[in-house]
Amino acid sequence: MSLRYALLGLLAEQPASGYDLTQRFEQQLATIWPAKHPQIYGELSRLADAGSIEIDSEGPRGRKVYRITDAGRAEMRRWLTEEPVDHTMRIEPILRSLFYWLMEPDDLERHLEREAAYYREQAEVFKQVAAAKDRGDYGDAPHVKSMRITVEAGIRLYEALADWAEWAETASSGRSCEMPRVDAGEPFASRTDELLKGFGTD
Amino acid sequence: MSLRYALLGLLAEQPASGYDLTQRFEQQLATIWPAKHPQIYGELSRLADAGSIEIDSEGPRGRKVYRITDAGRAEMRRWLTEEPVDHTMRIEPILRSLFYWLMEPDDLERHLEREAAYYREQAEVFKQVAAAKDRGDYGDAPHVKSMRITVEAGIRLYEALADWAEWAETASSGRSCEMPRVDAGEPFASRTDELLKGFGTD
DNA sequence: TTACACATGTAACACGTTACATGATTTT
DNA sequence: AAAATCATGTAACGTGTTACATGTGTAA
Repeated sequence: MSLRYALLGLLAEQPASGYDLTQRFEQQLATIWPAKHPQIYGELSRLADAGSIEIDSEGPRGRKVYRITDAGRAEMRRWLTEEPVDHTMRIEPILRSLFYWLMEPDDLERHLEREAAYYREQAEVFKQVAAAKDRGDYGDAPHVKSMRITVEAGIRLYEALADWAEWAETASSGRSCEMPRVDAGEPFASRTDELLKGFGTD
Repeated sequence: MSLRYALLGLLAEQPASGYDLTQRFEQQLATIWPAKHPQIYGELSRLADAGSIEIDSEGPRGRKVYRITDAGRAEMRRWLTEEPVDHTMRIEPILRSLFYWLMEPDDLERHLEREAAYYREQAEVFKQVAAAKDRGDYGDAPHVKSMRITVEAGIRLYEALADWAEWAETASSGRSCEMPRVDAGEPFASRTDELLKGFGTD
């Protein structure tokens, strides 16, 4: 369902064709919400059928530029304010870490080095974009400010993962176990018990 | 494809039934790799057909406990060392942030407060688990050490998101724009240009 | 004129969720 | 005796990817 609103939101900025939107997903949204052209074209048709968008103009090579309608803008605002946020995350590299114990130490070390490098590079890319925005390269339109916030999430997320991968390298290379202590604070009642149970060796 | 290996990896720890595995996904993997029972049962059948797992024992109420086979263990190691990591991330809350400019300031502030609280709570839960592990509550089996690394990722990820949401609150509440400067460092050649282009106002 | 980028779409498949369906054992 | 939990599965649907298919305009 999110792709639908992603398209609606992008079209709220300015009219665009399926091709334009595909480029934008590839170039700037690939890391937080990937989408390929077949899905985008399909969703655009459905949005047009629903009256949330309409054809703005047609160009050469069958190019169709869509524009958001008032109904579409209303639908987008409804989503933003009324639909509960979906916090689902599927992060394969973290899932993998659950099975590090099955890897040879050498393989694991190489793996973690590559992971750290990848995340660090991604963080750098986001930092570049942030710097460009802070320099004012893109003006100060409202949607540019939102993008700056999105980019900040990218920086922090990838930086956190890079740090984690580096930490994991030292944590798993040690003779047996030199995990840093985590300060515990007040115990949580409900979910923690379940989690603790779940995380046990049984 | 990842679910397949998640199941294989969990069965590498110890034999378990579809029901057991479903519990584990609900209780401890829900935040990093959610999976519901229909998918799990289906995948277990396929793994058994492929000879990666086999029935260890059958219990009351049709309970079927599976055990990993040597072929399954080999397949798991192949995945860990040879299959490229899938870095795809789909994080709806971050996608949403791209459209914050369409929200009323009051709605946005409430939204960000809730987001921050949610992430902070999740981070706390992971910290509790980490503390329990560091206390040695679960022993020091190899797979427990891996889990400790996984939990660390949870802590860092949710903490980063909580900090981000709090930062976004002040960043967007300001009269117009008081984004902190990001230090730029050396520019990246290839991907950054594309990204910068993509992130433009056009 | 040949190659490349533009531009859209369909079909088949893989992955994931929700709803439906069933029945056995244990606890209250 | 009723309710809760254990335990497995199917069917329909929604979402996302890959491969296939087609044709136009522009630049080398």
